[in-house]
Amino acid sequence: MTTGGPPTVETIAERAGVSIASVSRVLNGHGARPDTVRRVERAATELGYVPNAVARSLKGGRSLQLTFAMQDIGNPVYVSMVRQIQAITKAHGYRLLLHSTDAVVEDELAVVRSLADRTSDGLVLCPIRITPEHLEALRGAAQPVVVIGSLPDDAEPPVDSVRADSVTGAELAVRHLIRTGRRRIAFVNGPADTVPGRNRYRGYRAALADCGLASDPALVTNTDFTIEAGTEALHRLLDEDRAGSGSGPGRLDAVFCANDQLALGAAHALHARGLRIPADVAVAGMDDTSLTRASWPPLTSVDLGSAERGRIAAEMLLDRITERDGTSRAPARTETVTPRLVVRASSAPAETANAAQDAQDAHPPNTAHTAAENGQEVTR
Amino acid sequence: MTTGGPPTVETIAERAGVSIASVSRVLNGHGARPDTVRRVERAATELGYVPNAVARSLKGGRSLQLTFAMQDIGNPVYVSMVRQIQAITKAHGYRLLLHSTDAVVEDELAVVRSLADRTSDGLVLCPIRITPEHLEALRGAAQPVVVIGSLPDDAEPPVDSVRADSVTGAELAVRHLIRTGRRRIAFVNGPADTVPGRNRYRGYRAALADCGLASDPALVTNTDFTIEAGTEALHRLLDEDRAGSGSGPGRLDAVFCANDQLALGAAHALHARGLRIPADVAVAGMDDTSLTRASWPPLTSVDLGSAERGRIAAEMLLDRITERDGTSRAPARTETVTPRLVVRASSAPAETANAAQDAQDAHPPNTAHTAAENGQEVTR
DNA sequence: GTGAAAGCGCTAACAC
DNA sequence: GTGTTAGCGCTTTCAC
Repeated sequence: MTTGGPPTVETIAERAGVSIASVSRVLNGHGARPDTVRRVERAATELGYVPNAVARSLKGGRSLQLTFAMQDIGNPVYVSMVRQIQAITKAHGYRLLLHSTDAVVEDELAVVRSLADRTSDGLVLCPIRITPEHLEALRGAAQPVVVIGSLPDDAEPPVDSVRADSVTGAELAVRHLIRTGRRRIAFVNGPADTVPGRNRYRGYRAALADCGLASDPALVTNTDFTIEAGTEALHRLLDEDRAGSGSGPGRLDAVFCANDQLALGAAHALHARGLRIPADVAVAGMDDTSLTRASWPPLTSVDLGSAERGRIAAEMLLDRITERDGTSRAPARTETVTPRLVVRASSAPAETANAAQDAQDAHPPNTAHTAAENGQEVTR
Repeated sequence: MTTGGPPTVETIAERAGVSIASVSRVLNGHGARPDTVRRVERAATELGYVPNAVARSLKGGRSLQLTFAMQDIGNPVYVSMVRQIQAITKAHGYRLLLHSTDAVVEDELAVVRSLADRTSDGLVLCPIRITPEHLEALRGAAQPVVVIGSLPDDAEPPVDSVRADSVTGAELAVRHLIRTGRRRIAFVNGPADTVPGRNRYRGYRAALADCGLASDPALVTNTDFTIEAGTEALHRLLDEDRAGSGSGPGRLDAVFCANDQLALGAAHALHARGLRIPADVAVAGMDDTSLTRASWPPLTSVDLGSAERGRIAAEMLLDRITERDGTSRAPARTETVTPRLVVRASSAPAETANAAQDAQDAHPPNTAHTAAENGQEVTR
C-alpha cells in the first residue's frame, strides 16, 4: 500500500486500478488501451506525479547528466564554453554538472575516475596540463571523455579532443600589427612552461621572422595571466626600452599580449604613462573575451574559438554516447579550431589614428572586422 | 554470478569470500573483523571498485546534488555567485547542477517543479521576476529552495531568500558623488519594470533629496543592461543636456549607472567625445564586477554582494537540508546583504583629478577604498 | 493489452 | 561480527 511520501508508480496504479506495468507503459507512451491511458493519466495529474529520475537512472544505466570540469569559472574563457555546453546538453535532454578543479591536478584526475560512479554519462575536461597520469586515467575512463586542449601527438590518443591553434592565432595578430605599420612589437606572454605559453611565443617569432623583422629578447616577457601582471610587465618593458633606446631602433610601437587580461593590463600602463592607444602604441590580445568591449579603445583580439570549442566538445561527447548504443567504437578524433582575428580600435594604424579618433566622435569604434577580409594573409 | 560489467558489491563479495552486507559495512566504515576489512579492501582495490552513486541515491533518498538556476552564466554577477556556491557545495560533498533559464519564466517554474524528480536535494534560484505562479511553485516545492532576490513582503514567505539592498547601494554611490563635489548627476538605469530598476531609482532620488539637490528628469534614462545601451544612453543624455543648457544649471558632471556594463558603456561615450574621466565627468557603476578593473580609469562601483549572496544562499540551503533530518521546520528566513561602495579612480574629485592623474604615472590607481572609511555616511 | 515478477546496485534491518 | 533478505522506484521481459 501507499504511504505518505511522494507518489510513485504504485500510488498511481492503485488509484487508476491497473498494474504498475501499465502505468509505466502509459507514462512512456508504449501503447495501451485508450481507457487505460485515460485513467493512468488522470491519476498521475491528480497526484502531481513526477517520475523518480534516480530510479530511472539505476534501471536504465544512464544518468542523463554530463559533466564539465575546468579550473575556475571566473575565467571568461570558460564562461563562454559553459554557455555553449549548457545549451547543447539541455537541448539533448541532459543536465549539466559543473566542476571547478581550482587547477589542482589531483582534482582533475578524481573527476575522471569518478566517472565510474555512474553519476554522469560523460565528461568534457579542460586540463591545465596533461601529465602521464592524465593519459592513464583517460585511457581507463569509465565513460566517454572529450578533452579541450592539446593531447600529446600520439599515434592513438586516449580520447577525443578539441584544440585551439594558438600558434596561428598569435601569427595572425602579429602579422596584423606589422601590416599596419608597427615594427617594434613587444610580447607579454603567460607562464613559459605551459602549452599555450610555448605556442603563442612560437607564433610571435614566426610572424616576425616571416616579415623579416628581428626579434628582440628585450621585448618579450613572461608573467601570470592577470590584468595586474600585464600592467606591471609593460611598465617594466617600457622602462627597459627607454633605457636601452640608444642601441635599439627606438621605442616600442605595439604590444601583443597572450590573453585579453594581459592586454588590458598593458593598456592601463600605457594610459598611466600618457601614451595614446593606438596612436603611440597599438595593443592586441587573445581569446576575444567580453573584456575586449569593456576596454577603451575596444581591444583587438584573436578569437581562439572558446565558444566553438565548447560546442564541438559537447557534440563530440554526445556522439560518443549515442555511438556506444551502436556497435563498434570509432578511433579518437582530434579537432582544431581555426583562430579568427577581430580587429578593433586598439590596433588602428598609427598614421590614421588621429583621423580615426575624430571619426570616433560620431561613431564609436565598436565595429569589428574579422580576418575573413584579409584571410589571404594567413599563409600556413 | 558476476558478469563482465563494472564491479559491484557482489563482485567484491565473491572475490573476498564474504557477503555483500560485509562489503557494504567495510566500505562504509561500519566496523568488521580486521581480517574481513583487509580482504574486502584488497578486493575493492584490485578491481578498481567505485560505488554506484545512483544506486546509493535511490536507496538513501538523497542525490547529493544541488542545483543553481539563473538566467545566463554570461553575466559576471552570476559567475561570482556560481563560484561561491560551487565551492561550498563541493566542500560539503555535493555536486552542482547548473541550469540556465535564459530568462524564460516557464523554464524557471520547470526547474522548481522538477525538484520532485529527486535528481537534486535542493535549489538556489535567481528568478528574473517573482510572479504568483512562482510563489505557488515555491510553496509546493518538493525540496528546499533558496531564492536570491526579493520575495514579496509577505507575512509568511514560501522559502528562504537572500536579497541585495540596492536602494542603499544606489544611495551610497550618489552620496559619494555629491560629497566629492558633483552636482548634476545623471542616472542611466536598467529596465524600469524590474525590482532592481525601481530600487536603484529610489536610492538615486533619496540621495539627491537628502542632499538638497533637485532631481532633473532630463538626467534620468532607462535602457537595457548592456555596454552598448549604456553608450547610446549617455550620448543621448549629453546631447539633450547640451541642447537644454540654457535653462539648466550647466552640463552634467557625473553619471551613476545601474550596473557596471552600463557604466562602461557610458565611459565609452565620454571617451569618444573627448570628455575626461573623472576630471570632466565622474562615473560610478554597480555590482563591482571584474569589469571595474578592466575599465580605464578603474571604475568606482557598489558591491551589492553577489559573491556573498551566493555564499549565504548555499549555506541556507545546506541548513535546510540537514534540518530536514531533524524535527520541526523553522520559518522561512530572509537575509539582506549590506552594500559596500568601492571607490576607484573614475570618481576622483574633479578639483584634484589632474593632480591625481600625475600621481597615477607612478602608481596606477588600482587601490580601492571601501565604504568602511565613510560608513557613517550611510544614514538610512 | 495486461499483470506478475525479476532486477538495476546498494544499505539496513533482522536473525544467527 | 556476519549472512540473509527486503526494498528504494522504475522498466521490461514473460506469460496469459
